[in-house]
Amino acid sequence: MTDLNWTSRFDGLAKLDPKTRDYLAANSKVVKVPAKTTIFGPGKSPQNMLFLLDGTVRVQQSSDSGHEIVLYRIHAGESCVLTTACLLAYEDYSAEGISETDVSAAAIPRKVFDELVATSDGFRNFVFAAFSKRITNLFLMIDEVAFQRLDVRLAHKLVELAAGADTIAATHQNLAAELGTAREVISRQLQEFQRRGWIEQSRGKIAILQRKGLENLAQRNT
Amino acid sequence: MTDLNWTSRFDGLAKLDPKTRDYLAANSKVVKVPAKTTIFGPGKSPQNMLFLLDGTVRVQQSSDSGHEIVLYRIHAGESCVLTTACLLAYEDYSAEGISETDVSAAAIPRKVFDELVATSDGFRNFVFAAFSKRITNLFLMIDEVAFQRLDVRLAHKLVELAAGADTIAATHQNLAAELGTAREVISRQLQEFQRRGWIEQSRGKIAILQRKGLENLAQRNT
DNA sequence: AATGTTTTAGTGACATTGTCACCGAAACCT
DNA sequence: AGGTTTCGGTGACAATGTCACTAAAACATT
Repeated sequence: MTDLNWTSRFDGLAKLDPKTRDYLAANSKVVKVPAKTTIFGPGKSPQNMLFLLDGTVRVQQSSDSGHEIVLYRIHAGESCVLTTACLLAYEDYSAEGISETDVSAAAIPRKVFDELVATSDGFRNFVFAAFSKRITNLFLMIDEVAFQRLDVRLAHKLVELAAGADTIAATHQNLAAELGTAREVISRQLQEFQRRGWIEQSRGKIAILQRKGLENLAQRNT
Repeated sequence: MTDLNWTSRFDGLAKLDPKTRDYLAANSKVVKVPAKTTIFGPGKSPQNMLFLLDGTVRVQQSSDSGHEIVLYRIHAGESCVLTTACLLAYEDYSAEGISETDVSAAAIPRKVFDELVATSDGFRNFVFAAFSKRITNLFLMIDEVAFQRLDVRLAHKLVELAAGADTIAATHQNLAAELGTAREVISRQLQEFQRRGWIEQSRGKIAILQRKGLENLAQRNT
């Protein structure tokens, strides 16, 4: 059965010895969450560590002043370090996690998590690697927010959100929250991109006409 | 001997059972590093996990474009999650750690670290709490960089750097790197602070005349 | 279909912050 | 004393953020 349990979908877990994987599968529960649900957030800490099987979760921060910024996304095949951190927990987070699509995830109770970290080298490495990766990522994000030009960041984000498709469903306000800026700024930049023939806008939707144009701009780091 | 070994200086470690603490003390080595040494950085990963006994370490990021920003500081009594992460390691970091003062630290080899994480609940909690705290902190920093006004951030930083004293030894360039902005911007803000009678400037040094003024500004978050 | 409401986007004026190209003063070094 | 480096000041301008307001599109209701 080992090859069929959910652990096979995680790069870092598939390498574990079969006994550990079976234990993990036996002591976890697959939960399903509809889209647009707040999975964790200020005052709502999760009771389990989550491994995402399907869908994506957006982790964002909303400050008191009404400003929003998307910190990162968790995709299928990744674990949520923040739920881990909450479990073990230092303090409340200002960030919240929201399902962007219908989501299914394997939930591991704290006790099982503790046991595995203690007994399985592979599992421990998986957990630390996830933390490590997240921190690296946040470092890069700080650099980007502090130093990258907005047109470059927006071009990058458009290519990323498109994910190969040729249209993006997002309002200017949505994009502003992705980058931590103001709607007006996004509107102006998108107009410029449109003027250059890279995109075409319609309400709540952006069509990509020349991906190359966006990609070239996104690759700049001056 | 337990009460005299270095673990007593760490809140999270002092609670461990004596056996674990003795083991930790017996299998670690106290290292000393002079000020202004790069402890870790791109291409220089540490071989041990570090617990800081004395001094402070500044962790900063230098992008290719010549921009710098200070991410955080590690003080005596704290562990360095980044060395931990390097050990267990996901990838190379773009950040570097530099001793600001002469530093002494307890170095724990990877093998001992692994053993303790596996066998000691308390040690494991300590490690995860450190990761967790760091991530929370980075979230706040992203929010600050993205949304806080620069005068507020600078006032806050001045109060922080003063640490109760009435003068700060720092060039405008240093302060710019703290906040991830440009020297000219700092110069202008400091002039404004001086005009208001809050500080007095001299080359490489800032005297705080009215801490209250700075504190009031720093507490704003609109 | 006509009407009112909400959401989304566009606009101009202005404030703040970042960038560039300079300059001059202070500290440092023989 | 003279040369060099570091530090800080300045003005012009560009990029981004904020505010107040408008208009169009989508939606809901009758």
